[in-house]
Amino acid sequence: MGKIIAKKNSSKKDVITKKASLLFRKKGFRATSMRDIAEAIGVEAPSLYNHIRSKNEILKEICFNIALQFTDHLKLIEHSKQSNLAKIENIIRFHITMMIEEFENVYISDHEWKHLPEPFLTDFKNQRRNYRLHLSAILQKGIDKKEINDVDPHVAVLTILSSISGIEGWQRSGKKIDAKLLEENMVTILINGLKK
Amino acid sequence: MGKIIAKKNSSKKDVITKKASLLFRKKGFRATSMRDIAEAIGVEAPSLYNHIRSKNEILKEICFNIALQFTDHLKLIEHSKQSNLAKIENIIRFHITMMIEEFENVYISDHEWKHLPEPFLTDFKNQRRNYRLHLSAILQKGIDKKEINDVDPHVAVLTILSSISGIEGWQRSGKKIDAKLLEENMVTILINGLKK
DNA sequence: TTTCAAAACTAACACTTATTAGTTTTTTTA
DNA sequence: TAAAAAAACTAATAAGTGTTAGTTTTGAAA
Repeated sequence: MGKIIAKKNSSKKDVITKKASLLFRKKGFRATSMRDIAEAIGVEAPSLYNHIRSKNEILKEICFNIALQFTDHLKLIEHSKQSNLAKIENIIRFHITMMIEEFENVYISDHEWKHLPEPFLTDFKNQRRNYRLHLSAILQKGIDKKEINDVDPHVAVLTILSSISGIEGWQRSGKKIDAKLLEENMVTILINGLKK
Repeated sequence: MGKIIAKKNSSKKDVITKKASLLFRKKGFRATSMRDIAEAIGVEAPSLYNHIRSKNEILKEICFNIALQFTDHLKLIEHSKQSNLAKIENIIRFHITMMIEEFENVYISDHEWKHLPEPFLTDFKNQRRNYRLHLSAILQKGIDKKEINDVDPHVAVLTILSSISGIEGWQRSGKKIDAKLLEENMVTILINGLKK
């Protein structure tokens, strides 16, 4: 029928993961079949198994790869010397950038992680909780030092993260909003909302 | 095996819808089978069809019922005499209240609408776009009257709506945050972020 | 207590699912 | 060009899907 064509510096597995990523985002993980993915690539479904271990594995790798990028960045920021408010702004900007540059994968990591099989589901949820706790801690320090408005840091973290992860809407909404404008506006609203 | 027990002032259909709602939220629409719903109620799957027309119908009714509640409230606010900022605050509070009081249904309407069959999918998306356009218009008027900070209203709407719909995280996160505290903190962050 | 409709049941259908086995084709290596 | 490895194919499996048909049970009205 056909075959998988990989570009330079990318394996055939990458091609599959990328196409799967697109479909998982558009239709959802459970609503996307291996046949869907295969057809989109131009190949029969069983052929995919020469390159990947399972459908679940694709999801797992997408979610954990994204999680790693966020925790790596967080560690970098935590060890830097800036005000706590600046750290938060930095993290917000990173989230927005990731949302724009790795849209499909971030979206899946945000919306489809439920379908991870154990023990990965538990692992993922722990990483997520941990990430939020670290963010809360930065906010709390900022509040203590009167840099940041006295709000519940837990609520603030939820507000920040979910407002950013909701940028999904912008892709769909016809007139694509300019990335830089999006970033500056969101930072304005969120940082203004937080700072004293 | 068993039977569906309806409380006063609620039909057996309501019992099915409510249980389905819980499962759709927890596992996702596609990952929830009619047998799952039936088992949770204590009945065989085909018995459900004495009360509902299809699985899709359940989803449809959940989504459109929630959409109606939001558009009804919006109309009310639009015809009221308050500043545009006050209108926005009012709408934010309504969204938070809905999120708390109709959690499962709002969550599904936010996250599972993709799986609506046509022509409902198109209808739903149109309603959604329309709702956001009306919100944008209120924001724009507020900006013109210098009540509201000069941000892109489209971005502001996305930020507001997605930050609220992300409250989902709070239920899961062990220590349930007090509803009133949640509302006041979110309003503080968002309204502070918007106002001049 | 008989009647009748509502609501449960079992059995089954037609389809889709992820994945495996075994085979053939294609590409790379020697 | 011959041999080996990679990657495609077809066929099939076992499990799960929403839903229908036909039948029995249940509960209320007569």
